[in-house]
Amino acid sequence: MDVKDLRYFVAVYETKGFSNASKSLRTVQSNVSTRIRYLEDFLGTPLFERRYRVVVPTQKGEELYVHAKQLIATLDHTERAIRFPQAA
Amino acid sequence: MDVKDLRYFVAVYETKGFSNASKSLRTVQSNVSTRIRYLEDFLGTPLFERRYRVVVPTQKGEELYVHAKQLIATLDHTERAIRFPQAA
DNA sequence: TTTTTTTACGACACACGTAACAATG
DNA sequence: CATTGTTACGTGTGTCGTAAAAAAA
Repeated sequence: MDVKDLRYFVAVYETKGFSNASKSLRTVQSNVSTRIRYLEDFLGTPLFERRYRVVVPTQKGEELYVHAKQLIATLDHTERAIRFPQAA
Repeated sequence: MDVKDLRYFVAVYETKGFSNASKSLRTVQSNVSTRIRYLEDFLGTPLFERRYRVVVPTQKGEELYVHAKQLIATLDHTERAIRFPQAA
């Protein structure tokens, strides 16, 4: 499981749509669609229900979101801590 | 920062060598070398001192190890939790 | 028809293994 | 010389954006 895919996933979750997510991710819809589909295949479960004008997380989607959000935050924090050692 | 690179890093740290790490990572030395070098460039600091027959982590290397280890564990755990939902 | 997601595809970049080189003792 | 890390390089794989199709109301 790739962290980049988790970033895609989180963006879709938070913006409630593939189209919206693609903007914040600075890529195009089609790539978001492809990666989310890949992630769903990999995890063996759907993560979102595609409805008209809105995307709704499944149970597994909700579960993944909590972990993904935390994981990304930790990764980014670690990265910054090493790259920009502030203070002692 | 890519998680795969962190896995490479952890393997080098734990096996105390690029050659040893490459075996457990099922790849070749050269790739480990390249990725660690990339990681060092990206983070803007050396992570290991290359000595004869052994590799020693720098201060930053030690710091990164703690976080990397934790992060990988969390990622793997999350992945398993979604893929193989055991019990209720 | 409008809005959104999916599929197909071509071009470019990256990852991997092979092989040759460098360095250390 | 033996061992370990580095650099160079070709091939395959993946990623990205474009474009066309499908679905939903």
